[in-house]
Amino acid sequence: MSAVATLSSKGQKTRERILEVALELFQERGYEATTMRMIATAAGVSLGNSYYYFPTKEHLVQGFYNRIHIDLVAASKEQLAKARSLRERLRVVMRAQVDVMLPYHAVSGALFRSALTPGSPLSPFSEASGPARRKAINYLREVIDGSGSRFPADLAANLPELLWLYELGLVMFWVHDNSDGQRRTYELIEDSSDAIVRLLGMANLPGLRAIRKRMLTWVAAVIKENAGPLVLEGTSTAD
Amino acid sequence: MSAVATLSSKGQKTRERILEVALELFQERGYEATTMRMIATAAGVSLGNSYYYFPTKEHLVQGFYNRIHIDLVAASKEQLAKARSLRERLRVVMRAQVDVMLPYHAVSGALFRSALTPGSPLSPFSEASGPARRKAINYLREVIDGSGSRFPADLAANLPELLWLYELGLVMFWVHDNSDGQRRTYELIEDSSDAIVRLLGMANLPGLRAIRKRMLTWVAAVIKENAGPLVLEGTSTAD
DNA sequence: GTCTATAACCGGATAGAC
DNA sequence: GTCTATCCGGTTATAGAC
Repeated sequence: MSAVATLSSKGQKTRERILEVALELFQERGYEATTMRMIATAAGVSLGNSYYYFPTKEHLVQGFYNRIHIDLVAASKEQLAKARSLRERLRVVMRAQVDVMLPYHAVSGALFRSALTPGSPLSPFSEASGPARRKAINYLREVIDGSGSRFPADLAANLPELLWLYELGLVMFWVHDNSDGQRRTYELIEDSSDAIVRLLGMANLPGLRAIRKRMLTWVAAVIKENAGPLVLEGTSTAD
Repeated sequence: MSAVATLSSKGQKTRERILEVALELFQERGYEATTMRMIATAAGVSLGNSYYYFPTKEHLVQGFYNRIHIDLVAASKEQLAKARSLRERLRVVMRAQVDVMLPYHAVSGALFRSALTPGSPLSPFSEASGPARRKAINYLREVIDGSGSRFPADLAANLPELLWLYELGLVMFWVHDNSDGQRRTYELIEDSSDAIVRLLGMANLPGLRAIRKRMLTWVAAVIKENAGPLVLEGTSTAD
C-alpha cells in the first residue's frame, strides 16, 4: 500500500529520512516554498532518487496523514482510558487531534488542499487512504464502545463513520481557524461534542425518526460512493 | 475587482475570448492537461499576453465561478417565479445549479480543488470571491422571501447564509457523485430540501431551541471568520 | 496608458545509465 | 537503489507597439 512495492531496511530508513526533513521544511518554509530539490538535498539524496520513494510531492502529504494518526493515538490513549461518558471521550480525542496538528497549522491549507479533490489519492475517501481511514474509524469505534451509551441499531452501525465525518469537519474548521492558538476550534469541540451527544440522545423523538433515517442513508451513501464498499450494518472491514 | 485595473472594450473582448476557449478546453481535455500555451494559441494571443488578462491559471477558474452564477440565475428565474413553497423554490434553484454545472462535471474536481483552501483567492469565503458570494447569498434571500415562510428572528437573519452553505455542500456532493447523470445528487436535492424545510419548521421545538441557537452562532462564526464581517442580524451588505 | 510579444526562469516530474 | 540529464508547463522579465 506504500508508494514503493518492497523496501529494504536501508530503503525504509532513507524513506523515513526524506519524510522527516520534508515535514520539517514544510513547517519552516511552507509547502509551496519547499522544493523537491531542497528536500532531496537536506535528506542527502539526489532529486531523482527522492522520486523513487515518493512518486509525487503530494505523496509526502500522505506520509503526513499517517504520522498524524499515530501521534493522535499516542496523545490520547491514556486520557481516553480514564474518560467514561461519550461526551468526554469524544472531547479527549478531538482535542488530541487538534493538539498534534498544531505545528502544521500554518501549512495546513496546502496540506489539506487535495483532501477534498475526488479521485486524488490524497482524498481521505480514496483507495490509497483506505488504511489510514479504517484506522481512524476504528479508533472512533473504540471511543464509542468504551462509553456506556447504546443507540438504535441503524444509528449504532453507522456511528463511527458519522463521527469520522464530524472529525473531518472539525479539521476543516481548524484549518480555517485564525484565532490565536486556534482557540475557537477548541471551543467548537466543547460545544459540538455536547450538541452531538444531545442529538444522539434525541434520535428517537417522534418527529425526528424519519429525518434520522434519511440522513443516515445519505451519510452511508457519501462514504460508500467515495470510499467504496464499507460498513453499512455493523460488519466492520477492520484493518 | 477584476484581474486587470482597466480594460478597453477590445480588451474586454480578448479577455472574454480567452476565458471562452479556456473553459472549452477544460471540458474537452481536463484542467491539468490544458496548458496555458494551448489556451493562448487557441485564443490567438501570445502566452505572455494571456497573463495580462489572467494573472494565474487559477484565475480562469474564478471566471468559471462567475459564469456559473449567471447561468444559474438565467436557468432558474422563470421557474422560480412560479414556485410558491420554500421547498419547491429551494429545489428549483438547487436543480438549476446542478444543471448548469453539468458540462463541467468531469473537471469539477480540479476546478473546485482550491475552493476549500484557506487564503486562496478562489475560496468561496475569500475577499476576491466576495462579489460572487454576495450575489449567490442575495439570490437565496430572494428564494426565501418569495416563499410565504416566516421564521424566528435569529434564524431568519442567518438563513440565506445557512442555505448558501447548504448549496456549497450540495456542490461538493455533486463533485464526488459518480452515478450516471449525477442522479444521486438530484435525489439528494429532493430529499434534503424536504428535510431542511421540516427542520426549519421544528426550529422552535423545546428540546431543539438551545441547539439551534448554538449552531447558528457557529455558522455565523464560520462565515464571519472566513469571509470577513457579514450579515449577523439581518442588515444586508447587499451588492 | 493599454496591449502584445519573445525569451528566460524555476520547479515538478521522467528517462535511462550505472 | 542511486545518479545525471532532460523535459515540460506555469510564471516572470522585459522590451516595445498601438
